[in-house]
Amino acid sequence: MRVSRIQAEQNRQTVIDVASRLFREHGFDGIGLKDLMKGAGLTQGAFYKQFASKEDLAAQASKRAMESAAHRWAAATAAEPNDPFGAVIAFYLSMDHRGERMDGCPVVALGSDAARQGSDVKAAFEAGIRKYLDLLGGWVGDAHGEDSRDKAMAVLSTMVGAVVLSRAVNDERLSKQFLQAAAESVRKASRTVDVQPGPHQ
Amino acid sequence: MRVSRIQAEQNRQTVIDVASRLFREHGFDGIGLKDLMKGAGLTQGAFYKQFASKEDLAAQASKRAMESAAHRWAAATAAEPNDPFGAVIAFYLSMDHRGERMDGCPVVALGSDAARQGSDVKAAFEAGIRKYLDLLGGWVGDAHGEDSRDKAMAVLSTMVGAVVLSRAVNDERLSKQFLQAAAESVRKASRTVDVQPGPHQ
DNA sequence: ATTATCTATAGATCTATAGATAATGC
DNA sequence: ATTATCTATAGATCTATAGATAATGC
Repeated sequence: MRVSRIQAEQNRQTVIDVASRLFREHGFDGIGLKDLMKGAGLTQGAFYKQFASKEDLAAQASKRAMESAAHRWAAATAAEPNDPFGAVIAFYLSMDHRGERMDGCPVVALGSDAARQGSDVKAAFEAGIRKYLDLLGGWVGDAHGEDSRDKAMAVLSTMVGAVVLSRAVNDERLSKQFLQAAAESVRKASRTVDVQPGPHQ
Repeated sequence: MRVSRIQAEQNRQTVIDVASRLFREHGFDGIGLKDLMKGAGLTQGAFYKQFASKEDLAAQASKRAMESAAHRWAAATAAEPNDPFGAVIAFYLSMDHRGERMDGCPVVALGSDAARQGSDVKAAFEAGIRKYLDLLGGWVGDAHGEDSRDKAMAVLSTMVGAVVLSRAVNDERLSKQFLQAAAESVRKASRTVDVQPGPHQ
């Protein structure tokens, strides 16, 4: 029954990978250790040799999920180096992304739940969110980049909110409108320098 | 043990009120029927005379939570009729709102979870979200109101996303920055008419 | 007579632990 | 000898149901 250290470490990695997806699909409280382990081809009894607790796995799975999301952003930009920002919002604010809850952005899938978790889970989210901001900051800044951080934060908020909202409603037309309106808005933000208040009436 | 019909109906309303808060605090899967009923001063056994299932209560509690949120928006605007939009974002994008998970916006507290629920829960969220959009549409539209719906959707996305993000991280400074950046961004959106692409370099 | 609520319980599931097993690693 | 995984289980909790109780409503 015992396996090699290498195999054991690989099993551990598989559990984290599987959990990063199943947590996104069902929520932290929506799936148990038995099913998480079964997803990795193991039984429940093996869990506590690998992880201190379910919350420990939640933290590591959150980290893995955010890393995987960053990797996806990188892949999108690599495919379209002339317009990295356009490439990211093209998939992030798409109906495809709305549909793939298991593989989509962890902030969208677990953001509401993360707020209730311990500081380890939040630290994983925070690190991933900072990575998002670093990337966005390089794309949406104006020439002298003064407020590019603020813009990046507003743009990320818009992106996350739009997909959350698009998943929370039944009407697919409304979902699509949220994604399109957000895409238009963040595209505008990315190329707009500060404007004076427009005519107010 | 039996109570009057009036009392029974009032008990039912209390359960829905309590559930609308406890679900927001713990998530749909994070609290059981026993504790939900206890919060209303009843025992678990009384539940199924009032509700068909836990999911039934989730749908009704979601509706109640969204109604309560709309009421809060109305209260904020009534207190400041000259700047209703400013009044709403002043509390929505505040650290206070970030902290009050039990009474805050249900889309923020349960948006990720709502995506996994049945269509009754989503219908409750959808109705509340449309109400949000109607209000915002009256505030952020440009003069002829052509794209005010799109703007309202982008603004709501930014608001929801910013509070989700502000709750998902440990660092309170980062939380505050998200809220401030979002506030600045939506204020700008509310008074900006469509601009030509600015000088891009 | 009806029924809202209670206590009690069924049956499933949850997290976590204990001890057995069989292969690894020294 | 060590240990990764297994089966089995403890103890708690979950949703849902059943039957008793006591007050309402006719």
